[in-house]
Amino acid sequence: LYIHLLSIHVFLLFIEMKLEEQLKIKKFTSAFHRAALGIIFTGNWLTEQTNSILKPHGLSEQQYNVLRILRGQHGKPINMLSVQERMLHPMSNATRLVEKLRVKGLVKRHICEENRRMVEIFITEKGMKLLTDLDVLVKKNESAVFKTITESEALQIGKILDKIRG
Amino acid sequence: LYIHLLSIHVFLLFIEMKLEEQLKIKKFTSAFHRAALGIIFTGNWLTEQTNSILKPHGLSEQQYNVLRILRGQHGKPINMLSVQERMLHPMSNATRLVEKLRVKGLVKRHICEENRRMVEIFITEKGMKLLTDLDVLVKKNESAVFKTITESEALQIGKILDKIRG
DNA sequence: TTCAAATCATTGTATATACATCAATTAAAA
DNA sequence: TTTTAATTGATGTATATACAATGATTTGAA
Repeated sequence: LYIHLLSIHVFLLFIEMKLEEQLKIKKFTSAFHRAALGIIFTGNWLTEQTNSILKPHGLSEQQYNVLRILRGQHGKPINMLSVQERMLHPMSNATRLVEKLRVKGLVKRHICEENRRMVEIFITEKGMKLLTDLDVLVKKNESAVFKTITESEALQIGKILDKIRG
Repeated sequence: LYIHLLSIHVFLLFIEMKLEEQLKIKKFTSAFHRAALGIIFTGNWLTEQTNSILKPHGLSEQQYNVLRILRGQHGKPINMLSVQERMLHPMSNATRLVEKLRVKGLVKRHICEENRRMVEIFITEKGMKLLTDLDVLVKKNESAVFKTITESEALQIGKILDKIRG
């Protein structure tokens, strides 16, 4: 889908809008622009919040992502390539991220004997414990968020975003 | 708004969902989760596209952002702090970004005489030309995007995202 | 079997980012 | 006035990211 250039466009219209607001000028030309800028801006906003919340726990968002991926394996091994495919930024370096988690004792890894090119990665008890602790914080804040929009609105957004991504 | 931890949560539920799909297990517990993950994922997806499209033109997304901010000034000067406030990643370094644009001849800067602490930044003709060229690409792709969702759907998303951000 | 290609992970490098600190200038207070 | 604080940018540094290149292993074809 050729949404990319438009996304830049609308986002930057939004940047410019901050000025426009000051000047009391309305420049938005379409509902679509508003929607696209909202998606990008809200997504970035959520991500920025993410980092500051994980930091006290010594995790980057990406490291947290990887831990969740590993937990989602329910004990089954997963290799670097599969981790990378499921990461937020697919171009990131799974090897180095996993190594950082290993140094913290949150994951363990060993070479797969059936195919020695692959590395099997697991979450440790310590990693599970950390995720469990974070889950508590998540649940705690979840209720606050649910108040901002209705279930019906959430459903609408989910469906429409699926359509956008095609 | 305390949406942040939830946002991580739902995004990672989404990551785990890839596995779940394979296992044919449905684990999503609420429409809100789906919506939040959709926002984050779609936003990241749009941003990733952005970078690859601007690269052939020698611009990063942030550099493009700054150029658009400058164009939005319509000739009025703007200083580093104001640029920084309007940037996508407010923690980024406006000084270094502007310097890169200056080296490319896309912007010019000089010390403000009324307040010598400030630097006044302007877009050059060359910068305007580049943005104009990019606008062509934007318009070209805009029509393709408009086909994926209806105006009504775009309106819905915009409104709901505003509610989420509060 | 042997060699070429494909797969999977690691390493190297340039740039980007987050964040802290420093320097210069201006504003405010003593 | 002199000193202190606040504002604005620039710089330093550690980490993160994008992306290319390399190394090791396996697969497949000649």
